[in-house]
Amino acid sequence: MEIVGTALAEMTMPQISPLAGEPIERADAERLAGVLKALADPARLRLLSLIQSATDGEACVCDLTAPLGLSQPTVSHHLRILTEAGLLEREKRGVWAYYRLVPSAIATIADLLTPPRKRATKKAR
Amino acid sequence: MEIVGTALAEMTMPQISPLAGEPIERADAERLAGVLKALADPARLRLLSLIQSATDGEACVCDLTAPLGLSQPTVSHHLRILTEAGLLEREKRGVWAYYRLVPSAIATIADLLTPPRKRATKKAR
DNA sequence: CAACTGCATCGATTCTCCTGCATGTGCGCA
DNA sequence: TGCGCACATGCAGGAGAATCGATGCAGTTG
Repeated sequence: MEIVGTALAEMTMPQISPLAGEPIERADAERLAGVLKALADPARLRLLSLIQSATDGEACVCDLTAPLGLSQPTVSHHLRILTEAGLLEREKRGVWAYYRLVPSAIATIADLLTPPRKRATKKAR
Repeated sequence: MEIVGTALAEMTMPQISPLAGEPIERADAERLAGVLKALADPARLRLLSLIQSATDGEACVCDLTAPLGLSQPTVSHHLRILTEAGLLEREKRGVWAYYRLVPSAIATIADLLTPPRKRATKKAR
């Protein structure tokens, strides 16, 4: 799953939602599935949660290995996946790499998954 | 991933969100990841989209194989996963099995992923 | 009852992904 | 300049998942 990258941005614009009116295209489904796949892992969900709840909303790898109970390479690997999916951003300061949430990223996914509230987009029957 | 089942309901009550204040527990992360994993597949996203846009909001397997380009056993398999995750419900009428969206299911996931809007649950710094 | 249809399940194959160990890279410090 | 630390990457093993063909099962129809 390397197709991701700017996948979030591409989906945001035309507001491709699996719950809108028309069935989504295969390509859109794969893009959205790619981002969701980055989310669909216990370790990565906990990483997001840990980073979000950390002081200043950022954390470096060394702060995250212990609470997760995973090795440092594994944590780096998960952070990489989250970053490539557009959910995290990385900033290197000195020897440390600080990760923080991309504010609107997860909200965008949540919007895509939110059913249209009485928006009469239903297919005519 | 068979732990799912009523996973959605269990998460709904205490409003376990990876974006709330405290870091989420391992068990909660696994439950949420389980449901997200059911969503994180192009074929299943398209299934949800097809069913939602179908007449009366329901569809049987034979209506779904062709648009997806997958074999009937594969489609049944995906529908099973979505149903076990609590995203679809199945009703058998005659020879056909009709699937429809569980109304609040995806909305619940969207809520869990929606960051708290200025809810001051942030950890004191 | 027999044949058919729609769907679920089984078994097997292939592919992806999670994880850790070993190693490489860049930065800071003595 | 050489050493150490924080992190990333490469490699490999093992588990899980996607897919399909073959088969089983229930309801319908002749």
